[in-house]
Amino acid sequence: MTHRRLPPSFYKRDALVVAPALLGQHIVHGGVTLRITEVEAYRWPDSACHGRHGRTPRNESLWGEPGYAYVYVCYGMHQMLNVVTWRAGVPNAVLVRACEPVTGLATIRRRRGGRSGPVLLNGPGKVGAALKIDKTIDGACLFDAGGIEMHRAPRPDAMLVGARVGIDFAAAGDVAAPWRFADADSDWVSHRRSFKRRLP
DNA sequence: ACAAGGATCCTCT
DNA sequence: GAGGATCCTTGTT
Repeated sequence: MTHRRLPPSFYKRDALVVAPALLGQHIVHGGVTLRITEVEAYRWPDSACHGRHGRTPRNESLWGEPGYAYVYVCYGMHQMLNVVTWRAGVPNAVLVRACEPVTGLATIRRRRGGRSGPVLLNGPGKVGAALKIDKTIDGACLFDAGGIEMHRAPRPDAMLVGARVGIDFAAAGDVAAPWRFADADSDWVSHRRSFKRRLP
């Protein structure tokens, strides 16, 4: 069903446009399917973006073509999945922060220590663990069949908007930027009370 | 070689 | 809400 996958054109937009558009879409990988419930945009200029110090082997895929994965290992143990957007040469990406399970719940629970409920998937490291993401996925194509796939699904009716999490090192204006988006009607969201606005 | 710093998670109050 | 765990990447001797 090729029409179910998000096409390359979906990713060729600013991360601030792609981020809210990713809410509700499905990630298919590692024998499970997850519905995206929370994301953050990282773009340029942005003192919180991993591209802020330039191009390095670690963040190379962040500078590449849109529609590919950028996987970052955080605190040496958490595998964080990003979707590269906009265009090559500009560090633009969307971090997947939280999801709901769609299929493979037993597998997800096993990879997450047998836990239950939103704690399974309400954090970027948790999403990476549930999907069995690692650095071998870094640079993987998201719009071709056979690897990690992104499938089109209905968007949420309402959205929460707020500041991004865990970027205290960044400039004040970037720390406050409302570049975090979540499904307003999902319980599978992290740091829910720190959101500021609800749209529409 | 070595030191330092994380886009976090978990386990407590 | 706060603090420790934990280990890979990077930049510097």
